[in-house]
Amino acid sequence: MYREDMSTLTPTARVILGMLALGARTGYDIKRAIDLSTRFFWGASYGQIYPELHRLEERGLVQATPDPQGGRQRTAYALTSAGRSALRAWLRDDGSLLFEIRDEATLKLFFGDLVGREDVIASLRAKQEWCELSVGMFRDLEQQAKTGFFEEDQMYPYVSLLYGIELLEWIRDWCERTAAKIEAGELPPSPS
Amino acid sequence: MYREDMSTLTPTARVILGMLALGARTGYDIKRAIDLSTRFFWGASYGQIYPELHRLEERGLVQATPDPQGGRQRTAYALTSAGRSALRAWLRDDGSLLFEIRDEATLKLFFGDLVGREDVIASLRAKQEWCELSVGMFRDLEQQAKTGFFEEDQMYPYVSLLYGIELLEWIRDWCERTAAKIEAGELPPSPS
DNA sequence: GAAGGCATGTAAATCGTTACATGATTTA
DNA sequence: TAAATCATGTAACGATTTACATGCCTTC
Repeated sequence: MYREDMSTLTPTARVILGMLALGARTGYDIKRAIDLSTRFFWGASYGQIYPELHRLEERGLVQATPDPQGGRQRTAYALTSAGRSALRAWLRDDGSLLFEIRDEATLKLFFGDLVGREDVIASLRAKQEWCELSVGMFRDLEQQAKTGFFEEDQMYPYVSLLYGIELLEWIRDWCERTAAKIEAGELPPSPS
Repeated sequence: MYREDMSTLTPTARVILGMLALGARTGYDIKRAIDLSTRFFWGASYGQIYPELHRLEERGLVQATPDPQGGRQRTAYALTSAGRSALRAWLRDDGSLLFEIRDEATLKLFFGDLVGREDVIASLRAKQEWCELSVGMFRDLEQQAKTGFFEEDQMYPYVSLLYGIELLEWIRDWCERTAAKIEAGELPPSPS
């Protein structure tokens, strides 16, 4: 009693069709594009990409073409018109916008009363450093983007990259601020 | 070749043990506590909580006690000392901090070049409103927290609540800023 | 010729939600 | 007495990761 609606795209199908529309051709391409761009807010692994490509072909949303390179087998995929319209329908549908976070550091913060003050501070500092590292990686990507990684008519990947950078910087600063407050004994902020 | 390490806690086990430590007693309690607090960065459903409680009992990390209330069956759980130490070990372990986001709005933004400028703006406004609504819910929780929802020695749930509020406000403002920029034709920010 | 990247895939295990089912108690 | 809430659970499905397996091509 699911999947009766042929126009519904699974999570992985959404990013696959989008990447095909932006120029990716093979499953390998798609995986690489995801790892270089949407990974932090929409990931996918080979174990999902290849089976999903087959399912999308069965549904007529993509067309597979054998495209061997030398003796190395390869399959190229292209959006069909049905695929293109399913993609646009999803992009334009302002229905439910899935938003899920799994954030172990914040969970540990939540349970901070069960450990010592120093443990909480250590946890916050660890997350702060993690953000710092990630921001560095993003900034490298930004340089690549500036030097032509994306096509001229592809400005939004750059916009969402900036979003990721600024978001991580905000989180990093929050962790720093909060760790400093706890160290200074300024927390709790007297809720009552 | 998995789960050989008896001290490894599954994702749901982490929040279950923590909630038991903070005072929850039944599976129902745990679910309610999660929905009122960690839901946005660490959720769990009945379909995971009850089976996981059984597994934790088998592993000796919690102890189950039949605790009927009237003719209504109920099982109360308590941390064993092994459970308490597994929980503390996890809380203090500053190893890998899982951080995953599934953010459909940002994915749509990423593929913004495939649709019209107005569609992107609509998407950003939708997310902005969603943030606004969520902030409102969080603020209600904050009031409850101030009026004694959490115990005296439980200040960190309040701290992480403030984190959620401030984070959502930042995201909301970013969406607003960006939508305004696009509307004004100030994007792309000329990468070259 | 060894190492590493390209390319495709499967199997097993894990993780998670949703829908369903049951029945008691409390409250309006 | 009807509705809401308390309480526990299962089945089906869906989503996802990890580990494994294969083999070609390119580069050192």
